[in-house]
Amino acid sequence: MRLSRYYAPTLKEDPADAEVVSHKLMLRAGMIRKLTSGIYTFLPLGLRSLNKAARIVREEMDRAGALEILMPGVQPADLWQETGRWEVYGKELLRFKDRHDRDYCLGPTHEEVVTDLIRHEVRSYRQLPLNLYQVQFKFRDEIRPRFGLMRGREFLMKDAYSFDRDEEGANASYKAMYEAYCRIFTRLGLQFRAVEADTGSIGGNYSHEFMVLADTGEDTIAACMACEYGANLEKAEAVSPECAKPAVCAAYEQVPTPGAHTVEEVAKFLGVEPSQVVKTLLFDVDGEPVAALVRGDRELNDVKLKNALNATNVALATSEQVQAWTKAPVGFAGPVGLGVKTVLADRELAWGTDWVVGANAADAHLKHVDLDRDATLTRYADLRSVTEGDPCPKCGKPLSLTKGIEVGHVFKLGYKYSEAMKATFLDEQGKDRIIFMGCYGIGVSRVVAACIEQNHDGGGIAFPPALAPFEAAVLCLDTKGEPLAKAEELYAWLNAQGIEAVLDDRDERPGVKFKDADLIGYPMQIVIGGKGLGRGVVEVKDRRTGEKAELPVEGFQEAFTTWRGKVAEGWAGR
RNA sequence: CGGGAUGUAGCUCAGCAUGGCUAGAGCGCUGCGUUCGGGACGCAGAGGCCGGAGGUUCGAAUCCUCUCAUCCCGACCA
Repeated sequence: MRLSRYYAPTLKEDPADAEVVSHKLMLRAGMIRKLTSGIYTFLPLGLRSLNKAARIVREEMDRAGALEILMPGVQPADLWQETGRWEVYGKELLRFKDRHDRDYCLGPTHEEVVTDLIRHEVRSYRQLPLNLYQVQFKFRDEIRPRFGLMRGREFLMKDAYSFDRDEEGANASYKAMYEAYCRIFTRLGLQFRAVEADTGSIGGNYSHEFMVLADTGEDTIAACMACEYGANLEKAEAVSPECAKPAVCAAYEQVPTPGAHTVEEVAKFLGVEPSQVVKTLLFDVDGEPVAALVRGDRELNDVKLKNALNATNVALATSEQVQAWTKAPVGFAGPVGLGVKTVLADRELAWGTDWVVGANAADAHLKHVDLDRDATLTRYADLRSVTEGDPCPKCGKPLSLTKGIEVGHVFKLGYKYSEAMKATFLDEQGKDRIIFMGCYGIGVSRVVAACIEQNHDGGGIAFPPALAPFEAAVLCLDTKGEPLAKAEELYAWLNAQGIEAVLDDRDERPGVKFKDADLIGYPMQIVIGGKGLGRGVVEVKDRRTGEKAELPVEGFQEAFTTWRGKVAEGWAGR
């Protein structure tokens, strides 16, 4: 591709409404343009990267035995009503009516559609297992789209769905996808980690997320430094060392704590450690009041609470609700004498006593509380988020917390959709059985953004060869005479080798070409100018390292091939 | 949905508290000339309903009200 005839509108300055690096750089490198909040147009360079990601995904999905299909973006409401998600999914589901006043939505995911397809098609166990996938734009009306492609409303996703006769078969399908994902993200040149995850609104009972490690990630993952254990913070099990509970605890007494609302204030006021205080958090869980207890220095994880109660909606109680339930202002809730039916306590609290808790009365707390003796607990459960250094649930060594970008998610769905939608088959005995499903997503457009988060420097993007819009750029510094002829020659040769390259033959000053090449991030730059040619050399630059080398004009092809191998090795060996 | 911020040239921004002649700069764009190995320089140009609507005023980019859009934080820690 000749840049003189290409459309790569680069920007010198950072766009005002971009915050994270990938967003800024994709805008600046002329890869994308915003249409409206969370919705972007892919320009030629951006599309090329996107397609490269999609191609690798397709290759590995095909290799794993999945079959590509393409489902509609618009979906009828009745399918969603069948599975109950029409009510459950909430505002993320963009709904609208057609001219006949029928309800539709823009597909945020395709479990319903694919299950509908399968229930009409699959009759016999002989047709299973089956794995269907598609690469398609999804629409989710995010509460707050942000960070460019990272959390857009419209985004390209690869979603696959497996259908098996039983859980054993599903396990094999799951494993095949898990392995395909590892290959995909490795080939994409991303540094990632597969972690155990919560299943969210997709449902199911077992899942892994594939996280690209990056500080700008929206998710926190807990990873063991010693073993393979890794989990999303929503899932990471908090292990409490089992120690003997101190037997003695004086009878509780109420003490005044005027104006002390927060744990810190209470602890300071009473002269105890925050870890000696019990936080009582009140929630509206599917319309019912629930109290959740964690140690004062801990973070309650609402996803864990939701899962512990097998609930759908968990919302922190409003201050009106708190006052109604505790008969006290906000800040003084406690488990003793609390008129709330469901009271869950974090497991850690079972191993301690002599707590400070809210008194359910204004400006007062209780000292010397033993939860088992003084409060009525529904049960203990794993409610708190793990913190840096907590013991790994697998091996007991310390966990470390890092940020990650979720780029892939594999779920073992089970019968959730197939049962609701009656997707069944006949087994060898002629018995009707429900199909066991799995689903597997990859955020293709997010992968591109995540890649940039991981691979950039002050000059711009440093694309790994697998995702770069072009692998090489021939920068022709002199657009006439011998340099141009040489540049044309090398460019033609690169193309003949199947190396995707651009020829910067624009009538621009050298500085502009250097800056643009760095910004767009072609892994290899080949610089051709009169000075080098005069000395019989062509300069090349490895974008990732910034290292330059001079290759002889005579024997360039061989020298280049060797150098290209080194560049590739550098990427692989990171 | 709550909080914060911002809407002025294609882009990045000044001007606005204290209303006043023809609304500015840099980059980009067009033309000419000089340059030509890390975002050149000079000269000459084009380009604005100051987000939109209403209001106050002799007069509004500037003040008031409403509205729309975009971005950021939050929407669990009592």
